[in-house]
Amino acid sequence: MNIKFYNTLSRKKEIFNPIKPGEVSMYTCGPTVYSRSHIGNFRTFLFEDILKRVFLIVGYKVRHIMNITDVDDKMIKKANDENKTLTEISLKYTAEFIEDAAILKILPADELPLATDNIQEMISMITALIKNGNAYLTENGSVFFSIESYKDYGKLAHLDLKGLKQTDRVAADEYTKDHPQDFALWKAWKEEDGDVSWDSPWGKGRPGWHMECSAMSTKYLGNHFDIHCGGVDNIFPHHENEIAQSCAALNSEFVNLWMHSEHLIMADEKMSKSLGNIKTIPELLADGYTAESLRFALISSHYRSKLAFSHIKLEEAKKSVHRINELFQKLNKKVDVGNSLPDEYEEFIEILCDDLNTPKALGVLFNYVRKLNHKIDNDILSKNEATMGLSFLIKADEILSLLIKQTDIPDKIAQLVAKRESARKEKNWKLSDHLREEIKQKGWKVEDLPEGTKCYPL
RNA sequence: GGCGUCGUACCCAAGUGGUCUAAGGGAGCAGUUUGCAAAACUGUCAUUCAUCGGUUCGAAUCCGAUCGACGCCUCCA
Repeated sequence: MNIKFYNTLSRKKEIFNPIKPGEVSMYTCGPTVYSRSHIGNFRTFLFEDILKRVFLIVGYKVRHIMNITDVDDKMIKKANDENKTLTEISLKYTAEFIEDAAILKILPADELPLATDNIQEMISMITALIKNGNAYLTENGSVFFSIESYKDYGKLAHLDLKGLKQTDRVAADEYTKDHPQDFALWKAWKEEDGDVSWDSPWGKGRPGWHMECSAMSTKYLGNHFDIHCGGVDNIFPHHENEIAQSCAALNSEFVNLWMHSEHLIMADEKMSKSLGNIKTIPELLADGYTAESLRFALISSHYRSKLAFSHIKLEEAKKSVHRINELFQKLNKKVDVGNSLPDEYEEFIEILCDDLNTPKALGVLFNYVRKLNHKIDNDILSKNEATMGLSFLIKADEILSLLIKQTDIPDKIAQLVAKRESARKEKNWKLSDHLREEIKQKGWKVEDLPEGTKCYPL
């Protein structure tokens, strides 16, 4: 089966051809650990998770590296503001990131290298760039990349140097550079950097932002690897600069496939009332949404489209997730998992292999859900069909991860449910309704189904 | 100024030349079921794809114009 992805480099869908047959090397831009990652950051991380899971399910071996940016302007500012060390800030938010990613059932990367553990690698690369004539040292001890020395500069972002507008931000840059768009490889130490500095051939300082990804991606994956992902905002300048640096320093091909996910935007006023429009995973869990609902909401639109995030969207996601889980439980009671899968499974995978079309794949899944529900209700579902259905849901879940583990019902609740059952047998509706209300107060919901009473968390 | 994206039902969202009188989800409505509720199931819900032209035997899909929303052009996933 052909796997196709949209490549930012060519602005086209391309058939994926791994450098090494059967293996995928992917590097995904990780968080800058100066604050808790928000749901928008996680849209990108989840897109990457789905991508990785698709590779795994079709049989590729995946080597996945995600960096942790633990030194940059924002990190230093945060440390200064809170009167803490860079390491303290970094440890706290890295731990939170790992925790939140685990809640969202995002598969961990094989390595999570820290920028500050790879300073030497970055210095070597900068040295090579100076030697190759692609970088220059300024009087204050900073090193810049000369974009005029690299003819392909702008090929990812499709920027033409002649058409560039000198924005205020560029104009306001305090460094002295040959060309306004030249970017920092090494930043000379400044007073506000405090004790954040490393020794280098050019004196005390710290690496420019883009260096870490060039150094770490090639360190772990080799000079030439398959995929590099991130949010669209990384296309320029971050990834553009990475290409220039890496190709010029290593004199090698760099990345074959660049994939970028669009932004999530906050669509709902109520949601944006707090701190500058952001929501973190713990905040959303506190609002009563499950990891599965969050996953669903984030994959219910295509990764290259903007996603308007709102409470309505989450409520819809919650119901959709419930629908899938309903069928899963019904089938789970009837049969065990088998080896054969329905035709819909093939279709489901093919759609995902066409540039990760998660919304369309969910459509296939729901059509199948309706089909089986119909058969169940009319009592015409064969055992074989039930087995295949269960297998499909479980297999699809290796990518989607929307199935919810059955939670154990606490004894107290179970007692109330049993009490209500006996009341119902005696047709004591008043008591039974009262007990249902009491159970609801405790956060559980009871439903009287034809096959018996069911109880689950609200 | 340059580069680029998008506009599909009440909401979300696939589809990018014929299988589209447009998938799927949510909401609504009607029904089956039910002590009630809930859940589940069934039916219904865009002859139309921002607007106007053009190309074509054929367009939501290609081209042009217009209107509207938006992104990037140095540190933001």
